Amino acid sequence: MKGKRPHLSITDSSEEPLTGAVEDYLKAIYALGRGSVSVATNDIAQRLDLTPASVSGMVRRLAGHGFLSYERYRGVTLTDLGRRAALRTLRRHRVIEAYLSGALNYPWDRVHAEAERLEHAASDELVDRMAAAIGEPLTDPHGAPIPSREGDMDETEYLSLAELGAGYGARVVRVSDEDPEMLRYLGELQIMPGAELIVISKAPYEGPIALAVSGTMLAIGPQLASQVMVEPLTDLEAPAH
Amino acid sequence: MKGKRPHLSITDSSEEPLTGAVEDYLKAIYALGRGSVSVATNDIAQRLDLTPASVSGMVRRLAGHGFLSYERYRGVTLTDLGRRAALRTLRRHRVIEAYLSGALNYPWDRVHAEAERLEHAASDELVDRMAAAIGEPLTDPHGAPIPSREGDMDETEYLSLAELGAGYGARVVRVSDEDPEMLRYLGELQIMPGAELIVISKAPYEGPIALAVSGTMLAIGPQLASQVMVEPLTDLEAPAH
DNA sequence: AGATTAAGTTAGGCAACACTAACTTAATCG
DNA sequence: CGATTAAGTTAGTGTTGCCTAACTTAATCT
Ligand SMILES: [Mn+2]
Ligand SMILES: [Mn+2]
Ligand SMILES: [Mn+2]
Ligand SMILES: [Mn+2]
Repeated sequence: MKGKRPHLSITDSSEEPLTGAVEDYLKAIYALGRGSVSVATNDIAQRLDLTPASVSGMVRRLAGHGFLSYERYRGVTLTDLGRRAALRTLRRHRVIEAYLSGALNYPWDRVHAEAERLEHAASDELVDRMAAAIGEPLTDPHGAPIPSREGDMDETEYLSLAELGAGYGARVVRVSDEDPEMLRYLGELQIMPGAELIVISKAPYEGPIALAVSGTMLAIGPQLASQVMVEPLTDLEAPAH
Repeated sequence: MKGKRPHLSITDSSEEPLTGAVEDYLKAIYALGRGSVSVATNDIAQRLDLTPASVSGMVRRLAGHGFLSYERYRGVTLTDLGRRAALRTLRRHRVIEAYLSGALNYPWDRVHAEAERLEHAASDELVDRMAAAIGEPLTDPHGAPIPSREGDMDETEYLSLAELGAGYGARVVRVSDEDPEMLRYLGELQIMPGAELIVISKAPYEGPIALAVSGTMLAIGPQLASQVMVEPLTDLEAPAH
């Protein structure tokens, strides 16, 4: 599913700026509901590390401002206005991540925390300059797609590495950001967007998954594997035996 | 006058982060009192575009946190703690300005507004990376000195162009930022840090000041000239006649 | 259906920051 | 010295955004 309103830029809204808290709420709701599904109070609270009571209050205010529709006890859905605001913040976040990584050599496990704050302070002009300076990238350092200025975003769903059968080859397209420790570990293993790998074997009962990553053999748990999104490689599709 | 505590970095304070409002107050008080002189409530209010009542309230809180000493009706003086916090924000601000200008080609009349927000969101690591990326500059794009990580800053006082006598040559060291319109005009005239000029004549009664700037003749008013800080050039010191 | 539980909401509070209106203090001037 | 004025403060209010404690609603299970 693609974004709407192809001719109305998400960066030219002449309204007063939103607060950082509001932007983070909208971003969280977008992430949880992929922009259209109804989202539960508790899930928002967990994602933002707030109490459900706080979310109840904020959600009422956001509905009042037209960012979402809200029926008590029934969860929350972004309106078009809310969706555009969420995508604008998401674009900022990911452009900033990509810039920090590409232009300032920022390690990929720390760009998220930095972008989480800068996304609320950077002007549209700055974000555009950053994007231009690194060649208008289509994804952030973790492989997440960057929404266009117009609010369109590639929402292709990928398979997780945990779902890939033994014998299959795949290219890593995206890993979950947010957990720096995990990112550092994945980095050590060379499991990052663009890397190609082959699933050698999968032990049963949630057992380790053996992989070949750029020539090296290694094994990871299924929990970690579920955080790695991959695209199967057609020319390696046949199980090795 | 130089900063103090040469061995205690201003960027390694492990305390909880200050709010943007607090950082802006401390920066304003530092700018108005050059870090040591007592500063008036009304002046802070004017500089931050707030009412004096708001400043009275905030100033009491800041004193409570040990950032300044305060006696009712008597103005305010930064403590060492407050001065260090101010210098840290000032360093961030100016490094960000220099980076935007040097690395992203940001026009010099807009870096100030952008830095005014980013200074509260950028981490120390980011500021350090920015400074390193552009070669650890000593001044921002307007010629203002950048405090060191340790909190030392060059506080040399310069002559303003309005005070320079006819016939003298000088190098521009610094211009006032904050007014984008003025900066754009000065830029057109090539009056910017590093530029060399000669005062051809000064009309009496606040009249126009005729200048030669890199070969071009032009005239500016004394009000504008007072915003341009210069360093007289010894080899052009003798009045032209 | 009735009881239990999970999810969500309300009530009441608090800290940060801003405002206006009204008052107080200090400085100045005749 | 006393009056005027400028500077500064207090009182009271509003918004944002968070919390805990207590309650209500909806979903589930026997
Ligand atoms: Mn954020
Ligand atoms: Mn990311
Ligand atoms: Mn600021
Ligand atoms: Mn500047």
